[in-house]
Amino acid sequence: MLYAKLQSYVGEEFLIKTLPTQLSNFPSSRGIRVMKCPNNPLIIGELKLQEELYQFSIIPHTEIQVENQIVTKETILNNFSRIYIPCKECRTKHYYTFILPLREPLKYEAQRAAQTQFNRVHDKALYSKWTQEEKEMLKKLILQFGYGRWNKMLQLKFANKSKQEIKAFANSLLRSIVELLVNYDLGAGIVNLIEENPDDPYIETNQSIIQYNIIEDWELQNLKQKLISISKRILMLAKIREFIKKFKEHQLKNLGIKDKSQCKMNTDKLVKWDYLLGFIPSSSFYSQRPSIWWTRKHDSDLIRGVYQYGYTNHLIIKEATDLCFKDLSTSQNYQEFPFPETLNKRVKKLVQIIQKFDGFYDFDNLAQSDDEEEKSWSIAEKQALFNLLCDYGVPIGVDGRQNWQELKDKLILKINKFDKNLNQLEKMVQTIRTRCEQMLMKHKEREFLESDSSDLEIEQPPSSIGEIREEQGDEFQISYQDSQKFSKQTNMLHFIRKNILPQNQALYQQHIQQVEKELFIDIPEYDPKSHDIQIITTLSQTGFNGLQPITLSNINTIMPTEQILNRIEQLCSFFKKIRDQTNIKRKPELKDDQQKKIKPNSAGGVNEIQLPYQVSTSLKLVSLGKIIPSPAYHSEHNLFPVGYKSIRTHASMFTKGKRCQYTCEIQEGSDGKPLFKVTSEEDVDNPIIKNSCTGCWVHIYNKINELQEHKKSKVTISGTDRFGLLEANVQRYLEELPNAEMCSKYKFKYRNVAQDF
DNA sequence: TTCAATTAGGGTTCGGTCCA
DNA sequence: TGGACCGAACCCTAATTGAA
Repeated sequence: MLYAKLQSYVGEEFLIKTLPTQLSNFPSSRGIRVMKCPNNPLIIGELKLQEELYQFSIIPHTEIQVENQIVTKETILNNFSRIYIPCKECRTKHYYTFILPLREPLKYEAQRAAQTQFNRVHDKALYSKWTQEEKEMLKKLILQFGYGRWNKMLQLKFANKSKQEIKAFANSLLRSIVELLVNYDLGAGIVNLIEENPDDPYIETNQSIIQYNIIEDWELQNLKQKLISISKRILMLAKIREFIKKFKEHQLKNLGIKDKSQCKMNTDKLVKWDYLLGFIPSSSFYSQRPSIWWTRKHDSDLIRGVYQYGYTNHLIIKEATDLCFKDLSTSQNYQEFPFPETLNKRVKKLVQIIQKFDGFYDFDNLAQSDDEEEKSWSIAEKQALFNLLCDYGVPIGVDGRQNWQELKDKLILKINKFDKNLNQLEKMVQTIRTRCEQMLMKHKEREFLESDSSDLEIEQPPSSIGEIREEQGDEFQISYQDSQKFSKQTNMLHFIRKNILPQNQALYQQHIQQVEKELFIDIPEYDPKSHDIQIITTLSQTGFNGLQPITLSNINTIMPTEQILNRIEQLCSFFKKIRDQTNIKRKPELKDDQQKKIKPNSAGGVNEIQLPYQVSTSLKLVSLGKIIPSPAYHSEHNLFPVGYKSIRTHASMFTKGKRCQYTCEIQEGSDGKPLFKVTSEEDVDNPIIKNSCTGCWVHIYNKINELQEHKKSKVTISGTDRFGLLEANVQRYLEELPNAEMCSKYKFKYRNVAQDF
């Protein structure tokens, strides 16, 4: 099966699927829908494939022209051929470009060919054995565990089935998905997953079943819109399966076990899962962590959890005894379990990271933690940062995000020459956090082993708990006690700032009566309503080290530091419990109704583009200009037509926070090179004229940067992007301009120019 | 060799759509 | 109505290319 795509010049797309692969099988009755015009119900064309050259010829039912020639049976359509379909009802011309599949569909095609070759026969006997419910269950399991987890499925739901029949039905499901998918790449990916032997039982797909007039099987018709995400998920789970499999094999090989069957023990217990993601550099994990305390250990347990307990089964993963998440709910460090959607996102992100290694996982090679980056920090700097974090935590800004600038400002007060940027700071904070987590984890493991060192031999020198030190060969060391303190205090501050103080202490106000009832304090006239907030706010502002005894408002009682800390700890664990119980959902952001998108004008062909043309919310194309076929007026990637004009809405150079319009123009320069001119609506008398588009915008960005409180040391910007020259639609139009084909350096993206000569 | 220009690609946010 | 998901848009940055 092949997919081809008809695309009009204004971006409408029509997908054609189910192209027959063999001419002899081409049924004369099966037409392919080419387009739909609002006045004319249908215009039908039939397409057939010429051998395997991916060239198509078209047999017209109506008068169809290609490149202004009437189509005959011999006409060969090439990539980007222009098809003209006249419509008697409409006055507008319909132009379509025929875009052939870009990738070689090797394996995909081979699969289909193999099916025909094996001449598979629908196993009616087996087919009737399965109920509709069982098929639905299989679908669910595949979406949770992925294709190929037959043992898991046998164990969970299909004790009375055989692996082979499960596989046969799973194959049928996957094939059905592919039949309905319009996305070629996804379809190919799914087909490549299918494992099938010639003598396996075979169940027909949906489409064929419909022909036999049998009931609709997988109820995919109702899921059409979800098909893309379903197939993406199946592919993702397959990736995880492959990854875990390779890891297990590698681990067992190291243990000298070549064949699983040789070992009667449960091999899972021998695998050291901690090394699962060990080969990936820490820097890959930094962004988008689900929570402040999230570390590599959580990442690898998340992947393992998904494999073991299924995708989206977060509650089970959270409680699972063999994963590290169960510790979160029991420990008193105010750590919240992330929302399901955050975890799903993380899983996807991790698979993306794993995928980059393309199957070459160097499990032996443990990535150094932060390598060069960490070396650039002096020990004194790291120590200062560590102390600051223990004391003050990471501040939270008004927007609810971590405020790294504030942390940096505070750090500068402690270190004279501090030259790191915010990104480096954030990474180092995470490094320190990871190290502390590792230390706590090691400690816990050792405690566990000392109490239960019976059956497994562990080659680790005995040592007393208090003396565990970092073993990374670094002079900056964090002791177990420091790690404990760090973890407790930073988490506490984070919890207070994130959950108790924001939104006018909403969470606190909601439960004030419960606080009064349940939390006792040994101070007469202590009023939780005002005094609790007073001490919590003070701690958040001063940090732990600067905390002094507080004079409680209105009652003039001095509360000693120790008692303050006890009370705050009490409050935090109280609210931690409340939070866990209520599982507060995120509020949706307010929607801005005014921001309505202006869709590109979809009528007419390229020559009839209606200017001005709103390309995106912040860019309007006013004029395309004229191509000058001189090398100075184009590059490999861009065309710079003289007279090109666009209007970009962007931050003002003069007023902070305001946006204004900039007119971008390309003019003919005196020295045979183009001039780039940007005029701000706030200063029309002084346009910025440079000999590169980036030059103009660097000037503007510098001005804007000067207005900011926290200035960047250097601005970087893509001028072609700001001019709109990188926009796909704009490029498409520019490529169609007269003389464009004479720009020798330019590589065309949308138009097949070689054909023009 | 250095610095600026340019490009590709990643991260984040937001709107739209479907569905329970 | 909210959750889940996708994709467009926007912004930023690392890497590459090109010119001085």
